[in-house]
Amino acid sequence: MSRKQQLHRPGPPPGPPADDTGCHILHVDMDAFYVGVELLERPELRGRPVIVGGTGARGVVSSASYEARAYGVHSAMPMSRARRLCPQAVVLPPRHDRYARVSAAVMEIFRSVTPLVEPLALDEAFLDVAGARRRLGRPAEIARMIRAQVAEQQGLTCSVGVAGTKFVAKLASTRCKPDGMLVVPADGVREFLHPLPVAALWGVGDRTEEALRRLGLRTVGQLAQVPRATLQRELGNALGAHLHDLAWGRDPRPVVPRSPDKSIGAEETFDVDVDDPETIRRELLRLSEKVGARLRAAGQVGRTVSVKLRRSDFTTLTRSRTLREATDVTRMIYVTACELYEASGLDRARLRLVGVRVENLVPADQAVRQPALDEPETGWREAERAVDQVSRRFGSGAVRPAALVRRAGGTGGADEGDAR
DNA sequence: TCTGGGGTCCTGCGGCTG
DNA sequence: TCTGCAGCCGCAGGACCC
Repeated sequence: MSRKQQLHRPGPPPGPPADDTGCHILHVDMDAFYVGVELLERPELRGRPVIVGGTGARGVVSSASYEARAYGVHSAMPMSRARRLCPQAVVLPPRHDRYARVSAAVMEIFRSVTPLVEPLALDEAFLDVAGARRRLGRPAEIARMIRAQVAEQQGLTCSVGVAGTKFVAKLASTRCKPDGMLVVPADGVREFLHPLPVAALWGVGDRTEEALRRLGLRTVGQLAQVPRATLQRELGNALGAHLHDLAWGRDPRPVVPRSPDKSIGAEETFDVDVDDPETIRRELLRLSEKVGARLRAAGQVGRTVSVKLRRSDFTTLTRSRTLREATDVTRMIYVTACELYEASGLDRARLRLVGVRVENLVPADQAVRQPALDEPETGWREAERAVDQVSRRFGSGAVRPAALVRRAGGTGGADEGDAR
């Protein structure tokens, strides 16, 4: 459950069906998705508080069953706190491969309705059903059909919001959770939106909510009455205009089936803070490997390498460098990441997290390659592709950098010169 | 209470270039 | 040759989303 879903209130009482004319956008949100998938294999846990999340010293809740939520547990909450609130909860580690498989099957159900499916995450998607009306009926009927098919084929429940815009459809699905459906008619949008707290708006997190509170604005209706220019002055051009539009139910964004990734990254929080540069470099190597392999698997290359360093006091520093040409070579990513780390001045600081990310992605076959005078990549690219092949055949740990193997063996690491 | 990991987008600033 | 300006790009940080 997201922070926004904590804004959930019981939906309106059942009455005559709402008018869904013009409501061609559906937002489908799986209910407690990770927990739901786990319960398929562990039906004996049904009806009990179940939490899926990191079980390490610094884990957080990824998903909580509604029984656990009754104790105040919600996603993104530190696991230590969740266990205190609900000590009887069954805690399961996340299994993302499994969730991805079920998610793909659910998305296929959506695509059998319309090709205009925009996944937002593993457990939710927007559908534009304007073109499916003649074949499948009114939007509300299509929503009912989707819910029935997901339940029948996957054994999972979902909630569906039906509206004329993405934003209102999303709020509607949140409002009718779990296992519900809510239509917001075109002429009922303001009545639906204006009583909601400002935090319900997409783009209002803790900081913006606080800024709005300072302006005396608590509800969407109050925000809607503030001149657009005032919001832009207080919150910035883009956010001010965006929130003003949303408060009046204006959201022209279409449902876009798939937008290409703009970055690929990996990060890791240590169980205990680390101040040993050797350990940090080894982690940068492991993360660079992960990112490089994912880039190559996706057929993407990127020009900008960035590292993220979070100190023990939670302040975060990012450093990035744009390379002469785009790369998917682990070696190149790792060397750049190490240089950024060393130049950051944090090489003796206590760190709780390090991350590596490659940005400005383009398809590898469209990347411009410039033969470099000091060509550093020749040989590495080929070697890494060979490792990828071995990994696909024998598993991801079959071939590893020496530094990481030695780490597993419990002895010291290697410097960047002989790390691989 | 003590804060994961994967991302996107926006803003502000400084350097470069025409 | 110098200055001012606009536009672009790279970089850093922050907020937000699920």
